[in-house]
Amino acid sequence: MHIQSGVAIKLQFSQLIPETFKGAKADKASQTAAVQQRVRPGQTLFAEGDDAGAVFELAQGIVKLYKLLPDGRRQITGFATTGSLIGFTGGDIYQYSAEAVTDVVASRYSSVQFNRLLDEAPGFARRVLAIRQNDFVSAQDQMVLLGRKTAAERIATFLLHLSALTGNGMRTSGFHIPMSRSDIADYLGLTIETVSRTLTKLKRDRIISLPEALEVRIVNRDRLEEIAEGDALEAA
Amino acid sequence: MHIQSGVAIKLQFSQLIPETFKGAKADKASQTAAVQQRVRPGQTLFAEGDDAGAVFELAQGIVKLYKLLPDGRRQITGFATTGSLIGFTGGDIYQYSAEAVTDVVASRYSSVQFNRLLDEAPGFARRVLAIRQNDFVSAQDQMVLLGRKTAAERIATFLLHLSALTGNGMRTSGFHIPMSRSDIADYLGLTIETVSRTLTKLKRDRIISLPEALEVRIVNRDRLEEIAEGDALEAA
DNA sequence: CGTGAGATTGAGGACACTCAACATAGGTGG
DNA sequence: CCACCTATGTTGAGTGTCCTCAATCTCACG
Repeated sequence: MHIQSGVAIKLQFSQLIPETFKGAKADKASQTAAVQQRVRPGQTLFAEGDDAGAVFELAQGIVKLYKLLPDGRRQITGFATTGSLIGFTGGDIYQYSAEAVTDVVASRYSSVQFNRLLDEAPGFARRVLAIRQNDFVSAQDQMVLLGRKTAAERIATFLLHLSALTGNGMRTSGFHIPMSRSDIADYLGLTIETVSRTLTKLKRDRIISLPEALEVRIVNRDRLEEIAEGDALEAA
Repeated sequence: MHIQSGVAIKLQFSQLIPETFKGAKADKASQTAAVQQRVRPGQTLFAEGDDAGAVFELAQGIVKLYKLLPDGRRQITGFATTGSLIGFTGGDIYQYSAEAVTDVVASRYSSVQFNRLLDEAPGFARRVLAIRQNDFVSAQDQMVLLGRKTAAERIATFLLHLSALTGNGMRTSGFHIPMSRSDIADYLGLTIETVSRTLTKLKRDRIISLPEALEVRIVNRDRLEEIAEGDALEAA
């Protein structure tokens, strides 16, 4: 059901908080240890503009991160998956909103505590930096997609990423799309109609099949990769 | 001439490398200290795919960071200014290309040395993390721009950013645009024609004036800010 | 079996792109 | 010193991709 059953794209680490700190403080006040938290689909972890009181490390599930324009236009800047760190900001206000897409399990750290760890725990900042560096690289790829790719290229790129995420990298088996057309559209800078139409076209061309709306099977992976990289999808 | 004469958007710090390390090693082999390097406009600091041998800290000038698609389409993912850290990658290959826009002065660190500092110098990773966090926030804003803003909104946003960069935040005085229409277009996900036309329209509407191609004066800042945030620019 | 949210499909339109001509400015060489 | 040349930028005409508006379909759920 969840897409992170297999390989995680983000950095893998069994625990973000150093053992030494985790144990030491937990004895004393149990508030230093992270609190495990469950979040239902559609629920908000935090909203842009709120006081940034907590940082979350995703243990399970998918969270969409997005920003809104005053008139309601939305851009999803990324989907956080297992291992992702969300809610960490340089300042004291969240820069974006975070809402669960699937059932989510997350470790919640207070921002104060998190920042203390950054300053004091050896190697901690280094590990968080590695995560952010990865996020930054993903963000750059997404900028290329949003600024320069066609609708078909965006969809193809997205499907391949999803496929990699589910761990079906080499096989052609199908997988579940965990988010709605609306989420896909706002992530790829398109409308839901264009997303739907483009998927239909890929299906007509036998590049993918769609057993149902949220189920995809990549039939011709090579072709899909060509399209993702800029080989035009014929009008037909 | 250069736009970073005033306030830098990025984190301000007089030196990235800790004094202790700087001095200590420099005595021994002078290769630990950063090498100051000058780069002429149009020259490349490094290219996507190259072995990531060095990390640069910009001391002066502007550098464009970009990625290319196989067919030549280009997306400029950001402009690095004074204080920016470029060329730092998690892996061993540059993820994007970097080319000087203006005359540039940069401190060059070997990647090996830089990574050693990250692991060993106290507080160093913490400071680099702060920089990357800032870059990440900027990247998210740019995703909103690329995915959801109209041409006029993109140009307005860009001009305001440039204005802030030159330190003319409150005054309405003019400033120099350091990059070409082509760079602007590839940064904003537009074509040079659309950039040109949109600037002309802002000029006709008395929101800006253009004494010459690379010189702008913001005449009606309030209106420009409205447009940047989504208030439509009328057709005629 | 009715309802409603999400997805698909269709028709028409708009915004930004493409192709092309022209303008401007800086630099070079006769 | 001026004519020429090339870069870069502007403007125009026409087009196309994706958007908007709207109807229909699907499916889960009560």
